[in-house]
Amino acid sequence: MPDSDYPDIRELDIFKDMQNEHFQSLMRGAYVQNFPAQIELITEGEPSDFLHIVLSGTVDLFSTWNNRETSMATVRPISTFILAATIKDAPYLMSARTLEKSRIALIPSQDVRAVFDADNDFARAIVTELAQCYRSVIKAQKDLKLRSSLERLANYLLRQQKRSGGAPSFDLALEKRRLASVLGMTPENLSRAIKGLQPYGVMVTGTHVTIEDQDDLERFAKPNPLIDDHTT
Amino acid sequence: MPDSDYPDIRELDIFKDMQNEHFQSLMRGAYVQNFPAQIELITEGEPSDFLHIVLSGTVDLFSTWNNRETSMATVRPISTFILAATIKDAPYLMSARTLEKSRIALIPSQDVRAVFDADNDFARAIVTELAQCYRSVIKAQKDLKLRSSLERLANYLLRQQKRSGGAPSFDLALEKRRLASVLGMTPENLSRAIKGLQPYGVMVTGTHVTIEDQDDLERFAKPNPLIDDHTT
DNA sequence: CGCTATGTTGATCCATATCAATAAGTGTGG
DNA sequence: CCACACTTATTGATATGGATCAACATAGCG
Repeated sequence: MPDSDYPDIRELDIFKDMQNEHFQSLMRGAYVQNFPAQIELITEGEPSDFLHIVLSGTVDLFSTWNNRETSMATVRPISTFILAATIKDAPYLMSARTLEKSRIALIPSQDVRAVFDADNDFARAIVTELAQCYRSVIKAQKDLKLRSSLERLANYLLRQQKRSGGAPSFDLALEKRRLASVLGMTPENLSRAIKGLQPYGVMVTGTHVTIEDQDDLERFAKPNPLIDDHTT
Repeated sequence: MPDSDYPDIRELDIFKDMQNEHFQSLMRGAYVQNFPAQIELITEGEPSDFLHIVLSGTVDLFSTWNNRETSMATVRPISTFILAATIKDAPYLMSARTLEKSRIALIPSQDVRAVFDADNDFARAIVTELAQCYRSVIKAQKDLKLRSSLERLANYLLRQQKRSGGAPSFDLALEKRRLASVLGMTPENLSRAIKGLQPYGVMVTGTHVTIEDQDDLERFAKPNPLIDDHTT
């Protein structure tokens, strides 16, 4: 692995407090690879051989059943994915593909488990990380079960707005087709949902979004920290 | 806390490997309470003051938004709930209520966090537990996003059948009203879904279920370990 | 035994999916 | 740099799963 990748990885919450010796031993077995877009990195059901870290680019976590497919989450730099499978030494529950050219670090799962056994700070950091992941999924599930697709879109836009700095104008970080899948709807329905938010002052042209009346949209969306705040 | 509760709690995966001294210190601050049915034990949004353990009875974890409510999960003895909130010292994401007379142990969250910092085996056990919880929610989300309500019901019945021993006849562990909410549908729709499974040999009278043609139902339900196997 | 909550059934409505056609991007090679 | 091909996005028409509303039946429970 190129030295330039070390610092980025070292700064991740799950690595930053661990002993240097242990970090080095993880990095020795790790390697970094550049992938083009649309490459399937892992397939659900396979044994979890590597902990993955997105260094640049974007990765889509998705699942399939009975010829249907749905996007579960999008992973952006710098963060790990499929930590739970690695720790439990269990099969992946989701597949992963690159959405664009991406740089991915791969750490052998058995190394992660070995260091997990040896380094208490690392074990603790993983607890925090997993608790965070767990709570994120719970929030996503509340979003799905308690809201209509229009409400999910409205709240997604508000979250995205906040993530991108809070200005009235911002860009969608996802292809609409994939956003639809993340939100649990069809692309056609997303198109219509976008129109459905026009009365609340939402303007979308291509990938660009403008929220013309923040209050109006928020009155409709009713964002709630226990669903929409992805920092706690 | 009565001594008789100790062994049950001690045997839980997250407690069984920890140092006795630490376990004792958790138990010293803990107390056990008997609650009648339909008592709200915790409310989402509140700070997580206690780690809860169901010793007997049944607890429903549910969430609300905008005057809607949905059941997220059902907790049965002997297991803990809201572990993630306790560890992160973050507000509860779900509310909890007893569904029947229940016996609940309460361990102050700050004690759990203190012991978590002091006992490495405990910290490791919590990792495993959280990874398990995380994977369960991911499975639930796949179930929700990839399946119709009829398919969810069919697979739920197969899971419940397995959990209760695998015989063709078994009992629903939940009120239908609540089952409907867990499955993400209305009670009316559940009634009709049950009828919709009659062609596949499913007979339901009251709380009693008989699967007359296992293969036929499985052909329809297409159960999948990456969604329906809640042991890995 | 009657009250109240739960479950069922029917009628209807609505949200969302599906199917089909067109438009608009986007990338590629000449 | 443009033309072509291919994917993605939009729009319309229609179908359908599931929700809602209302009436009734049933089952627990005090």
